[in-house]
Amino acid sequence: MDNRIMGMLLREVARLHLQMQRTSIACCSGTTSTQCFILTELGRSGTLTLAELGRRLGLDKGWTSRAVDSMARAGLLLKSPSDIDRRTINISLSPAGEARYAELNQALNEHSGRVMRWIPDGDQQTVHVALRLLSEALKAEAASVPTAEKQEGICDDGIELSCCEPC
Amino acid sequence: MDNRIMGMLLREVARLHLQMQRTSIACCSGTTSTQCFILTELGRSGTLTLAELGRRLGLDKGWTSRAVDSMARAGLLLKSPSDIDRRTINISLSPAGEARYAELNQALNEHSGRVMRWIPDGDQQTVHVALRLLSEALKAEAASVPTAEKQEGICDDGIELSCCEPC
DNA sequence: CCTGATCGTTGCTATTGACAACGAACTATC
DNA sequence: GATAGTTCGTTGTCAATAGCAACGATCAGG
Repeated sequence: MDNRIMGMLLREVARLHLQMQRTSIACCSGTTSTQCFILTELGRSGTLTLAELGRRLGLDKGWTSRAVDSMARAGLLLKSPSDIDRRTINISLSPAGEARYAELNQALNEHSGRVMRWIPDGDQQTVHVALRLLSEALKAEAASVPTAEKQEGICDDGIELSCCEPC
Repeated sequence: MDNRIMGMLLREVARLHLQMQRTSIACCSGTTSTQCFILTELGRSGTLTLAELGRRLGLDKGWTSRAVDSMARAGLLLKSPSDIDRRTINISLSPAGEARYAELNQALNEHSGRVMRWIPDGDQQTVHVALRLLSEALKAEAASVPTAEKQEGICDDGIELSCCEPC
């Protein structure tokens, strides 16, 4: 399969989706896109520690701390210190956060429903399978490049990163 | 097909891809992700006017103006006033911009190539078809909601937007 | 007890992006 | 061809997004 076409398609889909999602969630409730990510991650995974949340979203811990803090002040999240490790804080959805999460999920699902309406019924199964494959592939690839910093172009599996001739 | 699963998958794929793309292009050349979008759009479409570029990327014209301006100062883009409409400015890639575009494309293609390696050969065609379908669907959906502002929930085609009960 | 690592917070900075206002230029209508 | 409305690009302002460095508190392992 040709990398160029595949890459362009993947980029285009990601860009278009992000763009529409932004308007889609901006429209409903005052939720910004980062808040959206945090809510959906917590909604899916339940209680998380701050560092873990940041890692899952691929965000800096400082930024995550501030974002969580502002959402906690807005009453959407609960921060409670952990008993077993007093460095960490358990972050979970408050009832208001749960409500916002449900609301958000509905808006996003309606959005993807509208997009899906443009795809013929017979092809929807194809898209479903493909998205699942892509999701797995992206996660696998992300996991295989854990912290490339010190490894000079070779990751765990010996797949070379080919990342940067010194431009 | 179930909207919930589809929506979650689509969101996850978009989020993961964006995240990895950010690191992928940050690594090679000092190109930021907006610059990346501008370069790839111009590389694909050739000369564009500023307003058209902004519309294609879904970005505010003010922000687009500034981004283009900084890239022009960096020598990546050329701005030349149009003859037929003296309000507009034609924006195109400079030779340096072309080079950066090629370089960028290669990095992005290598990235998607690495992702694709996690998908069995037999399924790659499926993914390819699905991405094409999704891309078309997203564009169609985006086009069908041109400027919903004044239309109160009904778009051109009579598809209701269902956007926002007053949360 | 000491060393190193991790966790969450905070200060600082840069990027990204929306919105509004503006003057210049175009278009259509009378 | 004067006028009103529209579009175009620029600029100012503001908020959201995000990374980095430093810090004190806490933990884990010798």
